[in-house]
Amino acid sequence: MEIIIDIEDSEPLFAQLVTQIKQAVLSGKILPGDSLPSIRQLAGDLRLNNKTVAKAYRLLERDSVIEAKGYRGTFIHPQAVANSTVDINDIITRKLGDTIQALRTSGATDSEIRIVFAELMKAHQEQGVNL
Amino acid sequence: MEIIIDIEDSEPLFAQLVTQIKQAVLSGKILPGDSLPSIRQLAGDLRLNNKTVAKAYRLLERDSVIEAKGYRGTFIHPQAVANSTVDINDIITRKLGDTIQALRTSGATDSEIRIVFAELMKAHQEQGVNL
DNA sequence: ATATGTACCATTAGTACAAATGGTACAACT
DNA sequence: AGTTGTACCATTTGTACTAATGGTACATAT
Repeated sequence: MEIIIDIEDSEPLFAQLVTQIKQAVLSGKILPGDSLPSIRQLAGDLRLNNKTVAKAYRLLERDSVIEAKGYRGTFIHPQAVANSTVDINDIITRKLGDTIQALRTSGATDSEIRIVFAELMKAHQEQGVNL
Repeated sequence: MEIIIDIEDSEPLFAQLVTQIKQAVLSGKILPGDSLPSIRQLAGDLRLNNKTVAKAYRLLERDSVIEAKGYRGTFIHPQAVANSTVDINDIITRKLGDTIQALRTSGATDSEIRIVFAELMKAHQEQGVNL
């Protein structure tokens, strides 16, 4: 498995990692059950900070593409292939886009939408929910 | 009609104007058909910039609380009373809140939602839609 | 001439967030 | 002792937005 990180790319480093690992799963270069390098090792190989790799792993586990098993290491999830095709960003773009379009049609300005959005996100965060 | 602007208030100046004019309509202090001071005059009286008052008038006209008739001046809209109770922010909060809640339930992180939201708003703006 | 709403040009200050970095520490296990 | 994922403490850089300000200009009317 070969991962190439381009620090000049506008795509964030952690996102490049996520994309390439999903691609490797879809193309069969890595199979369900295979083990992945540890966060620290991969960060060292790619010359990235541990936190950057940890963030990518965290998102991949949220999508059930990988499984973190603590001290035993991290492995490709049994349903990784199917889950690699599901892009949460597509879902967000579709649902959120529909809602925004409806609000604009109702006469709401972009500025008003932005302000309410910020309030909604802030209110949630103050109740102790974070990533 | 008496308008008091508090520059120490955290509520934006243009929003204070909008709120107070709607309140005056609801309480019957100003009636449909009444004329409003011109943008320049009101800005002078309240010691605000013309643009700030113009912004408030623009939003009030969007909500059909007032009617701008060009060189003839600005007047209270015939349906102003009913339209003063409709708060576009409530509509936005409800619809947008529902969508965000659904996305969070789907596993989306707040950060991901924020990024997609910014992209959607930016894409729209680049097509020449502004307020 | 004067007044109206409106539409551009622009700047300033403040706020908020993403992304990435660095360091320290923990429990659980070999 | 050493490794695993994870969870905190923190900072820096860049971006992007709001709100408000100032000035200029326009067509349309009295």
